[in-house]
Amino acid sequence: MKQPTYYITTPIYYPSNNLHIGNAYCTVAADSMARFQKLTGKDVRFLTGPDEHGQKIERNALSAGVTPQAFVDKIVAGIRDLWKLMDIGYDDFIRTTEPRHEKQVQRIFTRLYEQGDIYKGRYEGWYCTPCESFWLDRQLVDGKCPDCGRAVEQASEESYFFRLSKYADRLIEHIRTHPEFIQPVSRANEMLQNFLLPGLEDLSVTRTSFSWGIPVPFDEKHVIYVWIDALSNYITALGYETDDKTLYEKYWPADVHLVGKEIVRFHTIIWPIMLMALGVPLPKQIFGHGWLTFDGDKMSKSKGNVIDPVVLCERYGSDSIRYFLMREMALGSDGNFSNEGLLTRMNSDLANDLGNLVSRTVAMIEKYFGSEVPAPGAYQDIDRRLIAIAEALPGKAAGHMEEFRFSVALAEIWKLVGECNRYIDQTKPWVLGRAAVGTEEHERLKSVLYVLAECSRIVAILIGPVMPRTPERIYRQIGICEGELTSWRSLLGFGKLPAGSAVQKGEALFPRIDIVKELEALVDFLPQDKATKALLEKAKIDEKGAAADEDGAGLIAIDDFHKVKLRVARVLSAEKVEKSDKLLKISVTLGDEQRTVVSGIAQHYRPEELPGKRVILVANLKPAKLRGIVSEGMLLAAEDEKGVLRLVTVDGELGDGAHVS
RNA sequence: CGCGGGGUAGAGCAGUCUGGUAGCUCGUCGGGCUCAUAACCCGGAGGUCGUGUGGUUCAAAUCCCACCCCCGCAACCA
Repeated sequence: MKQPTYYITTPIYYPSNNLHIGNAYCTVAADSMARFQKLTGKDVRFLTGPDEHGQKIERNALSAGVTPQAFVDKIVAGIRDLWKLMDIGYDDFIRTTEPRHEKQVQRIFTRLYEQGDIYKGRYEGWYCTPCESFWLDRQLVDGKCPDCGRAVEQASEESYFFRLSKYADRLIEHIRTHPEFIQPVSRANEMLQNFLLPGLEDLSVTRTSFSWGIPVPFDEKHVIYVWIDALSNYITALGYETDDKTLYEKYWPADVHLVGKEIVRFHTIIWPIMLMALGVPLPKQIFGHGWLTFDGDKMSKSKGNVIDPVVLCERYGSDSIRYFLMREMALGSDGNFSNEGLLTRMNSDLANDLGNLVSRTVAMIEKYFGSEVPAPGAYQDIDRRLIAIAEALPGKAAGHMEEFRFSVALAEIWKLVGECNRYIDQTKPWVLGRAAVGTEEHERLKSVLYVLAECSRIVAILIGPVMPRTPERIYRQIGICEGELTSWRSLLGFGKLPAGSAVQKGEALFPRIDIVKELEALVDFLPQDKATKALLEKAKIDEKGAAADEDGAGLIAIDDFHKVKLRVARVLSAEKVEKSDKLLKISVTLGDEQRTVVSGIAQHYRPEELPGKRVILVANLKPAKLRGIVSEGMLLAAEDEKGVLRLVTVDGELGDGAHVS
């Protein structure tokens, strides 16, 4: 019988910068799926790589003073290192600058042109001269260039267009008759509603405004734009239309293209239409995964909250990071990444639950049976209950894995871990261990410890796709080697672990982490990490708070006071805020900067008596809008029981902006 | 009325398609155990499921309607 194949791809990432945890997330998911399919017997091909052309890279290279090729070479080397660090076991790594890709893309382009699906036309739009970029009406920000904010002018450039509309009906039909084609299904609705049903415009597929790309073979002033270049990688990597079609014939159509939700559109509209035009079968599925947010915010370089996967993997090991990424959020929807969440999972799931289970199991086998896995006796109800769970687990977990529900699969596996820990409590092996050899208790102990060791083996095999390194460490502890005993088939039927295996207690699988200390250390690595900082502040305040409570309620620590930045401000001018009885709009100077403050003192001060006064400003108060005016701070004032209010001022002369402490 | 996603216990989420006692993890409080990585096990507290004393229904987190708030997308940021 022919071995079934499984072809899975990630997007090809854009190497204009180093990759971040979001790219890693997608790739880990693809790798976990590839490993799972291999484990269950498929002939798997897993493709990833970078998309190296385009204007942005051309520019970044220019400003770095190197050639585009040298620029991407460097970043791509970093990507390969990262995947190595994260145990990404891809079978092929395609670069769009490789001849095997460029040559085929040119052939694809020529063919589409020759059969009339690509035609030459003009691209109308707004042109930003400094940026050398075309923009469409809807892309402009306030009528200005979205990149640089400068004025744009109407212009047109020659371009080749791809007739998307010609195939739209066929694609709509395909999506409707293949509900599994776009996953999650909500994305299919989005594509239909948003783009397909309103009607597709023909797509501009070449550029003349930059040259870092694959030239149009019959018109060298044009380069092929991202669509045809990048998307083709999924087939050029298989040797599509080359002399050696072995891989293509074996693996195409792809089982799944795993992509981020923002590029679902290109993969479910442009790519299938390209394939239809080429007469190539469509991939079976496009799976659009969600995004990792940080502290609820989208990660982006401008926000400075990008998480570097290298730092995390080096510090905690890639298995922990991979586990967290796959366990914490559902792949289809957005998920929140937080250092606290990561460390909590590592401690509770990995160290406390799994690591400790293996540790206590192995320790007891060492102690009571001279490090040899005992042969079980007759099972009792409590054993059979646990065994039933363990036997049902592989099927359950596999069902979830197949559907990319990694987090559910892992939760399911951890249920068995939890049951094992409970089983230990219920069977009390340490009590059984006090009985003499040959007694009934001693025989029970054999069964209990055997069941636990066997469950450890089962768990180790099942976590392998997500955590490729940990199984081996567990095998060593329970005294087995990779091979038949660690295969998927060995999960059928409980009790494959041979009695007599020599257990060996190694170091802790996952050492416990001091979360507060660790978060503190992480701040050094990720200085922008606001959430962590906030958490630390909170932890510190809690500690201080506890101390303060002993001395008397309501006291604050000096640190709390230091959070309020007070500065001396000189009033420049003041005016009444329209339609307001109490508010004055006051301009103050801090020496190095001016601020506008809206203050509720109009019933106590006339505007003309304020200029020249030196008052105290809360300088780091979050700005707030009052009556439509942004107030950038707060002036300190005191009020007595009669309601008389006076501003706090400084005793004597002092420079503008002086700090109060 | 541009499109999509979201609003469920202190935090992070599942449940919504296929209406029927509101669930998981962490945290918190109390208890147990001592094999184990101060880990593990048991129990408790904590939610008017964004709002509308809206509609449908015997029954609504779930279906329908209106509104509010948050996030993202709007032709290459995964």
